[in-house]
Amino acid sequence: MLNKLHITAEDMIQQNGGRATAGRIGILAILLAEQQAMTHREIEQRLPGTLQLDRVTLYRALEWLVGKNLIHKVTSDDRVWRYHANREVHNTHQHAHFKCTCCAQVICLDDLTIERNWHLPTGYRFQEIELTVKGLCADCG
Amino acid sequence: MLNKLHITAEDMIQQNGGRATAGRIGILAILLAEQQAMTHREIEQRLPGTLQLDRVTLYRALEWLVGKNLIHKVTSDDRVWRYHANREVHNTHQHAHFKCTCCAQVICLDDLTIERNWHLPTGYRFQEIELTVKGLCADCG
DNA sequence: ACAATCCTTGCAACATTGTTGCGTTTATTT
DNA sequence: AAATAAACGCAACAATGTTGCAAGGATTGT
Repeated sequence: MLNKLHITAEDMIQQNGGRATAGRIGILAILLAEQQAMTHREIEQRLPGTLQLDRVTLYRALEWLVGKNLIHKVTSDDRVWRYHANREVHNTHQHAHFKCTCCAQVICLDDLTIERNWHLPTGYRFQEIELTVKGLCADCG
Repeated sequence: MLNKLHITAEDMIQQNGGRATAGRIGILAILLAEQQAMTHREIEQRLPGTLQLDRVTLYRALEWLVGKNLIHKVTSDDRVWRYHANREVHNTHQHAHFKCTCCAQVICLDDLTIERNWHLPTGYRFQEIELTVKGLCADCG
């Protein structure tokens, strides 16, 4: 299965006109295999022994994947970026996340839409929305 | 006006059974005088020359004020906490913020309520919601 | 008023997360 | 296979926040 994801990852990267390096493929395959949004550290720990990347390289590869819209970054209150693969083309401007206040896991809530029955102060312009629901996940609750 | 706020701040602190030190009063008065949520650095810069506090003392005083529910912390995507005075008793669990993507100012959107017509995955428990609307403020737009 | 106590402060050091500069290596193109 | 441009690894740096500890100041009890 991971092998299949490697091929998928490689395809995704090449379709975006980027170099399909072992690092990028490995990182994207890890993110594709994981439901949760992963931190830099979690990704690093899951890298196989045959693919040990430098911290900086990992940061740069993630940044590159974000730029190519293959993954997206999730803000959190613990000052740590989390990354999640963009499986289908989804509306990135209407995207909510759930964070467990106990174990800190983050998942995407794709079906949560936000109604815009409110308005900003005069002169303010809307760009995007960032919504995090906090609570306890199934394991911690 | 700042003098009046100092008295208000002192009252608020004493009502919570805490020591009304010059630092705490000054910090709370600054936050009461400001509409925007302020970073640690912004607060530090606004401290008068007669009240220069150590970085750590400022962090600890802010932490204390948060614990006493006199101010609240706002998460942001730039990994910096912002602090905002709790003027009235407002529902802290339904509290949205606006952040300007240009100048990084953060304000509270008190009138924005979030409808709960959605549900979490099975076994997940809701605790609170964190909503940040991003866009351009009146000055930058 | 004085001493005991407890909270607060300041300093130094540390921790975490992420970024930048630069020379070297690697993937892709020709 | 050689040339070229991109990606990598290392070291150093930057920003934000935290911890330990000794010194200072306020509060309480006598």
